[in-house]
Amino acid sequence: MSRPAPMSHGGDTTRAAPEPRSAPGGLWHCLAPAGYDTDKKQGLPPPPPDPAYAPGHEEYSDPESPQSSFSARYFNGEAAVTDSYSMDAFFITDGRSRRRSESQRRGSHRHSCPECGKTYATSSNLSRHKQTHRSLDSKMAKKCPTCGKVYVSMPALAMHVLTHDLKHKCEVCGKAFSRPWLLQGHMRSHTGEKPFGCAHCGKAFADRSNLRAHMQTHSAFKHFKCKQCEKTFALKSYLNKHYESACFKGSEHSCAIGN
DNA sequence: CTGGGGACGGGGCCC
DNA sequence: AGGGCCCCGTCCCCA
Repeated sequence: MSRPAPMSHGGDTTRAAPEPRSAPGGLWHCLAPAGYDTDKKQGLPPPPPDPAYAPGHEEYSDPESPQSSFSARYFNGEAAVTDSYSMDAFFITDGRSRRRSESQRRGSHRHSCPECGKTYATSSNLSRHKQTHRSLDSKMAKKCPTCGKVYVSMPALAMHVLTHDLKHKCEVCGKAFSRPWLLQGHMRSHTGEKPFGCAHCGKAFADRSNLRAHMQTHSAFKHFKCKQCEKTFALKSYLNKHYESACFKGSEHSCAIGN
């Protein structure tokens, strides 16, 4: 691959923050091609039609997710244009979201976090989660011995440390990866396997994220709007690209992206 | 310059 | 604690 060294995308990667994991973007029925069980490990069946998981449903709604709230008009500071074309077809919750929703419903007999209200099956999982609420200044914060990045929790640090150990090597091209599923995904580029099919047009993808992005291109509505020129884009990445283009060159770039 | 797709890293959650 | 899985987001390339 000619990819450059990974960069610190998505802002401050040194902060293994207690960022609530949003459960958006599920494209369940679109992303799960026949014969591919996205919940293989958990053994959950595909989600049945359930109004509780319908987009826009309160329980499902995630303020950070463009997909999850269909009444929302603004995404993360970027203006989102009104969509008369329902995104329902594309942004139905996925298995994970569903699990979470179920968990929330079962909250009564689960272990819930006093700080954020998330619930867990075991006290052990809860205590692990609680670590994510620590501050980076906390004495309990851990530092990566390799690169010095600081993490608020052991699990986060453990995960990060793995990124320095590229022990999963591609036998075809020799590229190495820190985690087995990264190698798996990479192997598809050699085998041509594309297990993620678009239910809308049939196009297949090797990577689920790419299918997700592709699904957005089916939407006639462009949810991300440039604050400078009002131009709208279907994907946030297009908008970001736009910000880097002439529209913001040397001007209020940071202002536009920042909020 | 925009749209679209390929590839992949980081980190959270579950078991 | 570790492994597996998944999602989010980003970068790069090309039409």
